[in-house]
Amino acid sequence: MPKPPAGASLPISAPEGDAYAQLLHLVVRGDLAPGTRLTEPALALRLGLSRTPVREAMQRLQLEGLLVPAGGGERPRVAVAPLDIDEARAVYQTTGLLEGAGARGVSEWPALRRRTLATALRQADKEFRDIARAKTPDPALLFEKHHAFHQRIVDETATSVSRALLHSLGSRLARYEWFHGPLLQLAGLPFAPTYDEHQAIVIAVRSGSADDVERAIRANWTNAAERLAQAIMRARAAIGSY
Amino acid sequence: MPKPPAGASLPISAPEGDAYAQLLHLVVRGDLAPGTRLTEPALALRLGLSRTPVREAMQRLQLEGLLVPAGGGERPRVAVAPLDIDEARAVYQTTGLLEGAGARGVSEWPALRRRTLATALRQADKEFRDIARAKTPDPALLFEKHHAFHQRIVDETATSVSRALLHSLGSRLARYEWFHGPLLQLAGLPFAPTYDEHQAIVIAVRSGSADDVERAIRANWTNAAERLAQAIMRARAAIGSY
DNA sequence: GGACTCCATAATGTATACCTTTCTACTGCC
DNA sequence: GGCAGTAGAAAGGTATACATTATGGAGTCC
Repeated sequence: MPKPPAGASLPISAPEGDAYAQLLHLVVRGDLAPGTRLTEPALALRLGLSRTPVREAMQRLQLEGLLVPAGGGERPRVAVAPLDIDEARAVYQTTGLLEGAGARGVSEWPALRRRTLATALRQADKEFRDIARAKTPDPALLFEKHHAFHQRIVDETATSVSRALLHSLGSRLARYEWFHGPLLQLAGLPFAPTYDEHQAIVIAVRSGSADDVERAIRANWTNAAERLAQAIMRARAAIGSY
Repeated sequence: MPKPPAGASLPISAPEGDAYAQLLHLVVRGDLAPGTRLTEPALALRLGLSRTPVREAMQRLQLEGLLVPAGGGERPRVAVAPLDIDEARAVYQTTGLLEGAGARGVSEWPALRRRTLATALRQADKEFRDIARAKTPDPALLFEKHHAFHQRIVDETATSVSRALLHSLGSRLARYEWFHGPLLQLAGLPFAPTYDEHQAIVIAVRSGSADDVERAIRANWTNAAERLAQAIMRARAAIGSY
């Protein structure tokens, strides 16, 4: 029984009038730099809304960790959360933990259904590769196609409980993922390891071994975190500061 | 480096004027029955606040899964989420997953620090037993002491990322945990297995084996879910309906 | 008798007004 | 010239007013 697609709602688009989506978009894409102080009136003005919906969006993003309390005051002033390699590792690791644990469930599926999912994942990965192969891949498309691959797994295997957690984590994840592809390119690092790991996931899903599926997914996310960390280091060295 | 205690903030108390805490309290303790339709004006009246803070609390509790959209309409009406054994299993399972994964970190601690945590946990468990041993344990105290045991683990071992997720999950968990002790009593089931599993956790922490610690914690939560499910079944049979 | 439609009611989403608190900047004093 | 105290500005928390939309019921038509 495939769960409903659940409408990705990731910051590909930012519908005007949806304060949360717009603000998420601004933070994920870096239009609001880490450390930037945000005030409700200023943001309301910028988004063309009143304080009420903007305030709600800010509170939600604070729960999701994209905004953090700033300044020593009692009343919380808020700022865009800093980017932090250790936090990125924790986010990737935890994503792998949740996604992997849910995906163990494929071992109880009939082989046909596993085959169908494996095929869909292979197709999703192909679309990802097609974008990544380009000389200068469109960051938004790259992000979207990679996200689609994993989202497919989540949609089909996660419980509503872990899906909710993954969605919440997804905001932070998206923030790091947004820079992931471009940083790899900048650092001259290849996409090939990702292809291989995605293929391992596909094969494991088809085989139906719970341990293999979980291992493959967790490895993918753990390694992705290390690749990102490495890319950041190299880019730092190449550019000078970060 | 022990993380800051982070102030439990669980529904032991419900400070007047804090809409979120009050509403959480009402839902967790069952003062608002599952399925109850909630409207902002009515709740605002009941809590003695205006719609604004009440609305924010409702939105947060909806993200945490304690309130759910109700009615087919476009504009979401909201109701208290139903209690569901399968959801409970998922909540307990996921809690064990996150808490267990974080606690693996004790394997890299110096032995002294592990000893200190083990001692603190043993003490926390003792306080829990002291309450549970009573003829008719105070549900609030029972809840609080059990929560304190696990919270100690989380505070000392979880990353900020998983801590945030556990906190969000904690609302749903608290809702089932609130009935857990009383239901065991009602069903005539013993607390002894919990004592044993807590002791296993303490021993594993002291020993410092990452696998043992994770296994012990996950087993505790998985078994707790089964005990709760069993207690519900028996109570159903005893009382007639649920 | 049942189903459909229309209207009144009430709830949500948004905007704005008010109050309290905090930060800042200016001024005066040491 | 520097520091401290104070006054003004501005931001967050709350309350309320306004606009829009769904809901539920009553009445009518088939």
